[in-house]
Parts: sequence; structure tokens; C-alpha cells
Amino acid sequence: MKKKLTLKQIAKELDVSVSTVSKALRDSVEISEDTRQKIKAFAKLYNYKPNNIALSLKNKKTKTIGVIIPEIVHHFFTTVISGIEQVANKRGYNVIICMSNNSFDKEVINMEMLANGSTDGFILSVAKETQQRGDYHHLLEVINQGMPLVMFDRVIDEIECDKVIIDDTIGAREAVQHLIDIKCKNIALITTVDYVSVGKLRTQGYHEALVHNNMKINDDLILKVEDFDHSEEEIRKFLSGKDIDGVFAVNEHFAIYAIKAFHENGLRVPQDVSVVGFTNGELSKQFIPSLTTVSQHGAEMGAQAARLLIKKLENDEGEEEPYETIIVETSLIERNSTKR
Amino acid sequence: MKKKLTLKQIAKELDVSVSTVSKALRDSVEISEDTRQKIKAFAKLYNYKPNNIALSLKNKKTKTIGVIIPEIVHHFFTTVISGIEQVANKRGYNVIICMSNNSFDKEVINMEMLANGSTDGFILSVAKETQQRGDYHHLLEVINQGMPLVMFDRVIDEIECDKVIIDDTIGAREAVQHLIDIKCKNIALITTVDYVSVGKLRTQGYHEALVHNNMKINDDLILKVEDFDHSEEEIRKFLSGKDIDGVFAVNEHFAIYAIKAFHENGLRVPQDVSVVGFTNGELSKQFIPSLTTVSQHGAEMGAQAARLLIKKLENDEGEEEPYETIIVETSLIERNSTKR
DNA sequence: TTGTAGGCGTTATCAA
DNA sequence: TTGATAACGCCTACAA
Repeated sequence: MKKKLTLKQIAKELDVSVSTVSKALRDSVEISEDTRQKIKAFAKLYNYKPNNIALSLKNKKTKTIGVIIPEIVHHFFTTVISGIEQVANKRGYNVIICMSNNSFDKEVINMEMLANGSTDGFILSVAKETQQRGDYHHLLEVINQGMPLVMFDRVIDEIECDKVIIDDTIGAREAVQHLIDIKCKNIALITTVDYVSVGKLRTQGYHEALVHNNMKINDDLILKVEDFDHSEEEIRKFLSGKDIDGVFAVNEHFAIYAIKAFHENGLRVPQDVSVVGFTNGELSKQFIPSLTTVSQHGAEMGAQAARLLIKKLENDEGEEEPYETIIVETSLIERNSTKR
Repeated sequence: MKKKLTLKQIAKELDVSVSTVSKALRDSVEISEDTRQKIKAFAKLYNYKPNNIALSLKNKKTKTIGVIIPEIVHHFFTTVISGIEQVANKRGYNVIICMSNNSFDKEVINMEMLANGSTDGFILSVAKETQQRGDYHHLLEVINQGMPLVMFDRVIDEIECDKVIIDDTIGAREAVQHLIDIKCKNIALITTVDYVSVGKLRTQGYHEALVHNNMKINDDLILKVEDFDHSEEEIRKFLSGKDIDGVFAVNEHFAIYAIKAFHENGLRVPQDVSVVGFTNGELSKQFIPSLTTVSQHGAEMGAQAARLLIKKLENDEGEEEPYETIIVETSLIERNSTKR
């Protein structure tokens, strides 16, 4: 077992000084062609690689990006990570991923852990609990220390930083408009409780679409699911006995539970009821009927977030740039859960 | 914007030496109660946190684990990561995740990047391309440098290291046995090409189950999918016109494509054909009919891998321990794609 | 052309 | 009880 080679060892081996080795390896003109070759050959032979940690300490840069997401077992976040990885790796950055599991405490702990030198900046989608509590001290602290922070998807308006979002409201509006276009009259909304920012925005899009088409909003047709773990139950109860010909659900699971509930009641999708979901996951593609859905282009969001962050990181010396908010367009993907 | 506080700054501020500060903060008895309190109060007030990078350099430990997986957009790997995160975080380790995207080159680059000081050890599921090429120099090198490596799921027999696997063969055998138990006579296998280790093993399980029940193996009933991206096509063609009453597919996608193909041919699942998949993903749960499948217990695998790795890391000083291979049991989850 | 010295932030050892 | 020094691995300004 040969331990990692260091400059010092090379220097001793070749009987030169450490700085000579360092310079030679960086192709400094200060060093004679001769020794330079000798040193480089030796380094190559023994596969010398500089130690990242030492470099980080010296440069005060770690070249890594910290990503904190609420949950990974969720196709959307998975695609976002792919997007981040892509551009980060291309630009020479590592990616550290931590999960908050939607817990405020875990989010804080993870951020503090990473903020102590492990990363140069953060990409974050805020935990549900954090949104609920409205306690953002950890975010402010990180920003205050001069670490760039990019928020995506679940963002916090009050915090000033770069953001990558989709226009949830417009996405939802288009989804509902689609239902209206195919002649749905009684359109139900299955959404989350309001403190989840995206749920709230999508709910708003639903409202806007109805108002825009002079349809009245019937609160009986709106379900705000309290508990994700029992959403299937809640949805089944909500739907039973209601006269509905269209459903807009704010995620794919809700959409599928709705379809299942309809099936149980002898209703056919899309012949009797049309259903639109949100998030273009594997489920939406493979379910029968496949789901018409609002695609959030997660990889694109991740890529944009990474670009934004790296831009801030590499601009560090320069002038203060204003914060940006990038809105990634959604697109409605029509499949078989809605009539034509 | 206040930059991060360092020992040096505290020392200057309080007019003591750096080492006094260091000791005080670590509650050394060397320091008088008085100054200790003073220093700790100050540190707390300004929220001092030691710099991880400096600690890493000093201790030659990063307290982070590098995880390299072929693809994250895959429910199984996602659950494994959850498992790793859980135990790693609990024991004070960070987790860096990189994706190889099943590319040999990316796997090598990621490993080299992380091996240069960024991580203390690796948890890895090998890229498809790596298995195909049989080039493992990067793995050997890492091991050679004394960095512990734990492989999971897609492992390489020739490499000596800790491993966490499921018994793919037994899992497959049980799946096929289940089909036999419910009186299937013509059982097809939809698997991958042989260089994917898990595909090969599951194929073997299929063989064993048939042999064990004195059924003959009919190569016409075996499909080795070449190209994942066109698997749906391949499967449809393969299945058409064949007299089949049971299918064992080595992943959930293949299983679903099979079901879809049967539907197109007017066959009902499970009444006319029973289908068993592998991997208990979201698709298996939500698809209609829901899939009978072999669950791999990904989170459990991840947790075991992390435990194994941390054990090696923390035993560093001690005696050489032999390598372990942990076999996580699979379990057959019966749902609606197979008759009772 | 090469080497020395200092520093990044921390801790351990030894001296005062 | 406190402080100075060296070290982790690397880089760079400056001296030789």
C-alpha cells in the first residue's frame, strides 16, 4: 500500500526543494528545461496528484457546490441534481448533496456543516418545515458570510439571492386552461396546504384560469391535502359522489390517486373525466392512461442554478452583481389522461 | 458581510495567543477557568465554527464519504443513497455523490477527483461500461492508496473489497418459483445482456428455478435486451405471437413494457399472463395492475454499505480486518400482476 | 535557475 | 497557566 505522494516526497527523492518541484509541475519558466522534465517524469511515473484539501486551504476555495434538497426519492429533484452535476462537473466543480428530509433541523445542520469550509456556495430547495416556520436565520447567515446561495423550486421571497423557479402559476393556469379548452365544466383542484409555496402558486393558477374564463370558483371542488402519507384516502373521499369532469392535481401522485378513485367509481379516464398532473416523472409516462402533465424541466433548472452559482463564485473579486431570478418555462405535455 | 471568524482573529481580539484560544475552546484543563469562559463567550457570540478544511488537512481525514453511482434517475439508487445518508450523517460523515452516467471515463474522473483528498473512502456501484470493459485500474489504485472501497449492487468479483449485494440469483429463483407455484407453464425471461452482472445472475436464477422443477429451458422464451432505450420495441416484438403464461422481468420497466404488450394483444394480466418484476419502485406500486416484484431493500443496502465503510475508516489504526460481503435479503412482494 | 520563508486554520508538543 | 513553534500539503514572493 503506497500512500499518496506529496511534493515534499518528490523533492526529497529528487534532491531538490519543494518549491522547485511545485514550480516545475506548474511549468514555470523559472525552472530549467532539464529539471523540469526530470520532475515531471517522476511525478507522472508515480502518479502524483495535488491534494485538494491543501489547495482548498490555500486558495480559500473548495471548488465544490453544496446542494440541499428536501428529498431525493422524488423524480423531480433527481433530474435537478442531474442538471447541476452536468454543468458543475464540466466547470470543474464537485457536488455535495445533502437531504433535509423536509426537516428544518436537518436543513440547518447540513448547512452549518457544509458552510464551515466544505463548499463555496449552496443550491437549495427549502424544506417544507422551514417554509412553515418561516425561520430563515441559517440562510441569512450563510449569505452574510459571503457564500453565494441559489434557491430553486421552493424559494423564499423574502430572502434576497439568486433564484431559479418555474412559473407555477402560469403552468397551473395553462393546465387548467387545457381542461377548459376540452370542454370540462366542473374542474376540481387537488392541491397541498398553502404554506407549501408551490402548492399555493398552483392553486392561484387554477383560480386565475377559471376567472379568466368567467367560470365561478366552487370551494367544494378544491381539496387541500393535509397529509401526504394519507393522500390516497383523502382524495378518494373527496372525489366520491361529486359531479366532476376535470381534475387538476399539483403533483403526479395526486393525479394518479384521483384516477384510481374514478376507476373505483366506474368512471373512465379520459372519456368521463380528464386529469392533468404536475411534474413529468416516470409515473406520468408509464401509468395507464399516461398522464397529461406540466413538465418542470428539472434538469434545465438544475443547470441554470449551477450556472448562476458558478457565475457568482467566479465573479467573487469583481463588482457586486444584482441578484437574478431565472424563470424556466413549463410545458404542458399532452398524453392520454385528457380527451382531445 | 462578515467573513468567517478564525482562531487567529479571536486571539487578536482578546489579546491572547492562538493556542490558548484553541485549547480554551476544546475545554482543556490547561487553561484557567477565567480565560476559558471569556474565550468561549466571545466565540459563541460571534458564532465561531472551526474550519473543516483546515481540520481535514491536519487530521488527514475529511469525514466525508464519496458515493459514485451509475445513475440517480433510478429509484433503486435513490433509496440506497437515502440509506447511506442516514447512517453517515448520524456518525458525523458528509456524503458526496457523483454520477458516472454509466460511463467508464466519468467514473474514473470522478474517482480521481475525489481521491485527491476530498473523501476518506468510497461507496460505489460500478458503471455498465466499466463492467463491459473489465478495466478496473482506478479501483485498484484507490484501494492501493489505502482508501477503503465498498461496492454495492453491481460489484466486481475480481476486486477484493467489502461488498453489499443482494442475492440476485435467489431473488430471481424465488420470483420464478412463484410463477411456477401459480401454475405457469411457459415462463418467459426478459433480461439484459450478460455483461451486466445483475442481469446475468438473475438469468441464472431463472435457470435454476426451472431446472429445480424439472421444466425445460426454452431459449425462445428468453430475451436479452440489447438497448435499454429501445427496450419497449424489443419486448413487444419478442412477445408477439408467443404462447406465454408467465413472465419474469429483471427490472420494473421491462415488466411494464411486457404488460403493455400483452394488453395490446388482448391478453389480460394477471388472468391470462402473470408478470413478476425486480425492484420495488414507485412504478411497481402505482401501476395498474400493481406489480408483484422482488424488493431489493435499497435503503438497507445503503445503510450496510455505509456501516462497512465507516468501520474500515475508524479501524484505520488497528489490525487488518478481512473483507466482508454482506448479502441483503430480497423479498417477494405479491401484488396484482400475478394470479393467486 | 534554485531555494527559503511565510501563510492558509488548526492542533499538539514543548518551553516559559 | 500561557505562549511559541512546528506540522498537515501546497503555493508564491522574494532572496540567493
